[in-house]
Amino acid sequence: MARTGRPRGFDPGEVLRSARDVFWASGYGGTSIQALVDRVGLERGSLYAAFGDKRRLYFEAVRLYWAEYEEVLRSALAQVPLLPALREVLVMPAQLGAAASDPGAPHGCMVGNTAAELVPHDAEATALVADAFDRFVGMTIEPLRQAQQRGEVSTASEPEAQARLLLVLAEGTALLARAGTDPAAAVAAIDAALAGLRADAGDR
Amino acid sequence: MARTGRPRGFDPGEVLRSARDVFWASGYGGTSIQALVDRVGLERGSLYAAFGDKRRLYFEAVRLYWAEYEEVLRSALAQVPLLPALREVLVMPAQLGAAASDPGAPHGCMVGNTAAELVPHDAEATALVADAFDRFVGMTIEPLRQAQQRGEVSTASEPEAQARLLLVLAEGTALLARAGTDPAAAVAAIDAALAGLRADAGDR
DNA sequence: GGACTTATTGAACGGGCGGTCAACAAGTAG
DNA sequence: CTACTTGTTGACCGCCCGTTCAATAAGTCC
Repeated sequence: MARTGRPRGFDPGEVLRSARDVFWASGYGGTSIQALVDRVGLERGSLYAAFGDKRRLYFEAVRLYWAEYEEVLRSALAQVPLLPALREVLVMPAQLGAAASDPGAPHGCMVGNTAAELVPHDAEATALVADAFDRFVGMTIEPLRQAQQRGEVSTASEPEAQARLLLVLAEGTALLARAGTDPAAAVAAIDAALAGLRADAGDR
Repeated sequence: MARTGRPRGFDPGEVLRSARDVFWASGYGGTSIQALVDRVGLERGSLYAAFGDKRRLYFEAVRLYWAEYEEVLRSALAQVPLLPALREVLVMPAQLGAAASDPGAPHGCMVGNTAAELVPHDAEATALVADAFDRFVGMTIEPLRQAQQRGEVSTASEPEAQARLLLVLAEGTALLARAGTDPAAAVAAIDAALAGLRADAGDR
């Protein structure tokens, strides 16, 4: 049975994606409700009716961001060889910043930005960030172990340490991309890191 | 000749350090003037008379932060062997977060936090961050080159790429420390990265 | 001492912020 | 049609923010 009442005049998913882009570019504190209203196509009242207050909308936007990021990461982790696929994922934020030349373009990793801006004084943000980072590491350990076994990745370190290293690289690269680092330089840094992860004659 | 007029009742350097700590813990947007007044020991008027407005005080605080960080980095870069000294620098933010258990404790790298919060929509912040990061890389290249020549560091990558990698590691680790990552896990990730930088039999 | 200069104080201000709500619109139910 | 439910609108509200300033304090200069 169809719901009674006046139907929605907008697609909530589309609005959430727009809100994510605004928050992504300007952060939580740097984004006013008015800025959201201007870019999202909804009046304030509708925004509040549909998504609750600013905090809830922000966290929802971050969750959407991270869900999409996990999707990209997951498909990379399924590939063989592993390191070239991971290279693509790590390099992504640098290229994203270069491609979008307008000043309001999204930059960096929303979860990392949230950590810098809202952690530790916001408990909900802290939990969200910790959960996201834990999931990154959890997803990455097993593929790394398998890559070690097949001789692609160095066995000089434990897979878990290497997984955490990949997270450090991902967040560090994203932050530098937001800061405007030259994409080519970022790629060179990533390649230097991956060269260190590769298995070679000195390994065993 | 001594200056005329009523003398200052406080030490500007000490006040600036206090302000840096507050901003470091809570960020720019998360810190209100009232919070500064409460923690710094100056009334609003004096704060404004001595340091200008909030933005100026913030940037001054970040510059102080970075100057001290550069000092630590510089002394590490002068040591032989290089990698153990760099390990100390990279690991520092993780231990800093663990040592200070109170919720208002400073976490992460102030420059990185500034990048996440104020870049790209604040031009002055953008310039400050870019300059700091460039200085990091500039300082680090030459010591890395020498460490390559003496056989300590792998020659698989250019010193500049390795320098940028170190910056990525420093900023990534600092961000994860702010997010509450277990210090031991952070250290393990750093060690995995440094293992990849070390020169070994497979190198030549 | 009086004139002058600089520092300190905290009340006051204007503005922009996040959030609300009463009136109205657009559907369904019977 | 009338009754009901849900969505939309934008004016409006109160608060807290960063900032200012007139009054006062505490020194130096001559």
